[in-house]
Amino acid sequence: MITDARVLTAHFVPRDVEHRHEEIDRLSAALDPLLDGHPGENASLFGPTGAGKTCVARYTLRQLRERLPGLDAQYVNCWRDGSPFAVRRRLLDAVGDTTDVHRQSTAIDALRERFRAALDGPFVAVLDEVDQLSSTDLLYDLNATPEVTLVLIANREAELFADLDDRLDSRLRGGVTVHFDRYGVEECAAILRSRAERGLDPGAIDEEGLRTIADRSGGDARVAIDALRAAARAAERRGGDRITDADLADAVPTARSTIRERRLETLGEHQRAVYDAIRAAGEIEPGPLYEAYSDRVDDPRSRRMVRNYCAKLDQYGLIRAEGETRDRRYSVVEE
DNA sequence: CGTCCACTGGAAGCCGTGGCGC
DNA sequence: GCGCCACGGCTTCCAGTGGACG
Repeated sequence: MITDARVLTAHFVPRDVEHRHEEIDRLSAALDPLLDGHPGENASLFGPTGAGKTCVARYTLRQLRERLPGLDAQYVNCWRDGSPFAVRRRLLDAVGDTTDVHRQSTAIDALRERFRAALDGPFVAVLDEVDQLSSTDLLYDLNATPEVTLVLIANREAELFADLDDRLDSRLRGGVTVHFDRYGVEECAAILRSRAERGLDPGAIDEEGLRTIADRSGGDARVAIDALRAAARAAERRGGDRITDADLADAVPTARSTIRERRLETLGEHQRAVYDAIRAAGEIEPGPLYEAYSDRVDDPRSRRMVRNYCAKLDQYGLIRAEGETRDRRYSVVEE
């Protein structure tokens, strides 16, 4: 039934991006000056997960490079490569030789200098999940490099700009800002339809099935695409040649829990103990949480570290932190 | 009202690790 | 083999915030 599993992953960038033409146009307009050899305008893309930000950025960049094959550009996911060193190395990758850049023995300034020296024209740096960057110095530096056009992607605008000082702030705000909303059911169904056409046998899923998944995914295209794949797998396991209501029943929960499981697996022992302690309690305040966590591990980390863990779990969407100071409470996010 | 207290999150500094050049 | 360098993970310290309480 599945003819091309690659298409059924959220990270696949399709030939045509559904329902994001306006966003693509606005980002393209920012980058258009590059076609004449000038730097583009900086751009920022904001919106919830699964709203198509990364897809639009990658798609637009691909289009641009088809028209301008010599353009130097790099996409960096700051969640995976979050240190300034890692980002700089990835950027240098695009324009220079990094075979002699070994893990940690090359001074970070040297990377910057080599990057600058290797630039011989406009450069587009797409920084995805840029709010995960451990230091904003890098943004100032790239911003001050005339050849570099920045495309920044983040969930929430306020949180990204909160850390930036006025100079960078105003230059980024002065650039193009594109807001992404969650997809509606129709839009999400259209995305699934085109994925199904390319990744599944014809007739493997009907219109109603697509809408069911779209509706249950709450406008998150990533969940929806994962759910389509899960439903197709369920049908395959059954030996069926088309997706039925029974295959759809658990598709979205399965997709969500797969996404969550994947994230849980990346946690270390102590982070996991904090998560388990919160899960066991249902809802818990910071004091009791630290006690509960301490009981679960042999060599507990400091309270400060537990706060860092909680911040990370919150960013992962695994727990929710409510309340500000005295009335802070943590709870797990259920599927 | 002022004081105390619990908690947050930024900053600074420590340390073990690992690859490199000498 | 040794010192260097940057890293990530960690602790300690601290200013700020806001509810509780005398």
